Amino acid sequence: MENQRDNEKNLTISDVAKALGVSKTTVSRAISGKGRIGAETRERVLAYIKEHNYKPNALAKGLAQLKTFNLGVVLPEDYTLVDLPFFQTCLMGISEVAVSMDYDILLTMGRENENTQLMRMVENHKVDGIILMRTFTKDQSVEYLKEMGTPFVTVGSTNYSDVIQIDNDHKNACRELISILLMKKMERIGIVGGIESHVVTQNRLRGYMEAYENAGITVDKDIIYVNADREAMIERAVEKLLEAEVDCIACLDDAVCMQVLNKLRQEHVKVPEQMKVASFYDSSVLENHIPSITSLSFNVRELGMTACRTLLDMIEGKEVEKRTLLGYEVILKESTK
Amino acid sequence: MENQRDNEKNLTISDVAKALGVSKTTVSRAISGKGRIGAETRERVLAYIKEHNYKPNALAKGLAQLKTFNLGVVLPEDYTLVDLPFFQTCLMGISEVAVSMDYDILLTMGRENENTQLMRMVENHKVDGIILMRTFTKDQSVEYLKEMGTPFVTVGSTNYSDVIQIDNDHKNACRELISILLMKKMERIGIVGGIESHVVTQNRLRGYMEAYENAGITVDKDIIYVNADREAMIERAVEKLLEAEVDCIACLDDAVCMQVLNKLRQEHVKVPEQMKVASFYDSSVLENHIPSITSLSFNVRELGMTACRTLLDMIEGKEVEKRTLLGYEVILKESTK
DNA sequence: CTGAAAGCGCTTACAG
DNA sequence: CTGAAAGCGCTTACAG
Repeated sequence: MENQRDNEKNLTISDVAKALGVSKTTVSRAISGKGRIGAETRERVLAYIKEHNYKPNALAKGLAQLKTFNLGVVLPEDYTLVDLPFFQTCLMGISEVAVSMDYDILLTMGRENENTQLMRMVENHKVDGIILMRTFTKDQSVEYLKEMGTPFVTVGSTNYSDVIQIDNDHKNACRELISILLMKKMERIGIVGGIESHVVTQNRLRGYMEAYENAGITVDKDIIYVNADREAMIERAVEKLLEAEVDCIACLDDAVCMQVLNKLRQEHVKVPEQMKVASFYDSSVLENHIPSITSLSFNVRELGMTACRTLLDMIEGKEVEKRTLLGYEVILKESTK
Repeated sequence: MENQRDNEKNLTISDVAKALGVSKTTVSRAISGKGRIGAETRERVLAYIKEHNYKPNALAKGLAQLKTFNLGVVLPEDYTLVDLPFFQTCLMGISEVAVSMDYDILLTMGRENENTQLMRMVENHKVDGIILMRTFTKDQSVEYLKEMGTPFVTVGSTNYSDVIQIDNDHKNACRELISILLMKKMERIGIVGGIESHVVTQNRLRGYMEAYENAGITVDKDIIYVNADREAMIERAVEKLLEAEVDCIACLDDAVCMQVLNKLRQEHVKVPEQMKVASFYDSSVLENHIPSITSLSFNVRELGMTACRTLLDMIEGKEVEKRTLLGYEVILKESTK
């Protein structure tokens, strides 16, 4: 036990150098692969460190290179249940790429207009770059990071200029979904949910508008209920939409969709016979719903991976795309039959 | 812009010392509060670093003290939707305490019998301690950390000796819930869900058994369906329980409970009129269910905070409790009326 | 109360 | 191809 500790925990590059009768420089080079070094010498070093399970101290390495090999991820701390799978899956994608490049994920929580944890992380020099998992129309975190010159990317779109962003193509996804519904003769498609200050909401609505425009149909703004995020507000919106005799209710996300479906059941309105329903986002919540719900599908893991890859490229000083849009699928199910 | 960078980003302790005409030692002492230093000198240093927004480099500080000021958190990467709020909330508790002590959270994913990310994190010296968010009866991560001598705590109980664990008191919570149901004349309480190899499942079942024992009623093992975690298995279990004419179905967790409720609805069995239902865990999923579901309630944020506080105490070499059990509440609702 | 110096464990010009 | 030395930005005995 003691023995093991001595062997495994306290081994430094100096120990290895001494044991092998070479310099620290040589050991360092053998490990990093940088700089000229004889093949035989390298083999000898690598064999030794493998046998004795030597692992470089990331802290010291970091200090010497003025890098931390940490990536900060800012997670919303006020997200709702149905958003969780998104963050979970995205985080897995991020983590996978990070680990493959020997980086780690430093996790931080943040709320709208509150970025003390982010500032702490940046100012303490604990990370080499940041992934913002959510952005707002006016976003303190984005402004702060721009001012500091810290490399960062956002998951999801933002209207700020010069911000590297990775997103699903929500606008076109919504446009395509709505276009299909319009083609199916649902001319009056009501909208419920979403928060107007979220850029994603704006993009979704833009897609909705474009679909109507392409179809040559005028949008009835009175059947759009954005900013309905509380249960009572959603119920009220559904009542109004029933009165307005819409053909279909499109929900901005699955949380809203669940509540819309509950309300419809309470009102004894049958889906899809008396009312069609669709969701602009697809999570496992609605996977097994009866009837199954028409929705959009995105590869969220890929989104996380791309975000992380892009950030790592930035950190290494490579040129990156200002905006990367990932694909989507429209999943037609029973709720719009 | 350039100016700002120079001022804010590259400022080191030497710069501060030079500007003030004192030694680095003095600056360091003023900041850390350790060692003797004149009140006036300290004020002068603090005023200067505040004005010029100097922030110590955590990497350098860490290297000098051989600490990282990072805590590793191992999150299951295969958790189901309903478990997510638990991890989210617990993580918030952990994060809150960590930040208050100037530590950060290094996030890592792990599966049963797979701890490569954990090993990487430990061997690269990236963390000062570890929080395991889930443990198994036979747990590679626990064994590895014990062998390495790395400070760690587990959220949730484990059967391993000498492991510091923080948990909700699932056994007594279940015992109390079942006892109440038994008192309400539900003598045949079926069980569905859970994975036998999870220690929490064992504790819950123990509570169930104790309640029966205390009531002087013999347990019918044929109405216990553990390891039913797939939908098909749960449905089958519910069918069997209906045949066995149980009074109540107790679900090991909310994921299972949702599916049990769905199945009962399909079978046109009314809750609570024809069948009572209870859940051994309480998440927001069932909060708005109709009828509302009797369940247990735990303070998960407090759980995370306690786990983190305990780990930090260990890192600082303080004595800690081997096992900390946090309270619970039994929430009686309509489903057992 | 204050400072010079050594040290934490790496990397990397520079010289040979 | 290899090594001595300086340096990354802190902390901390030790001496005064």
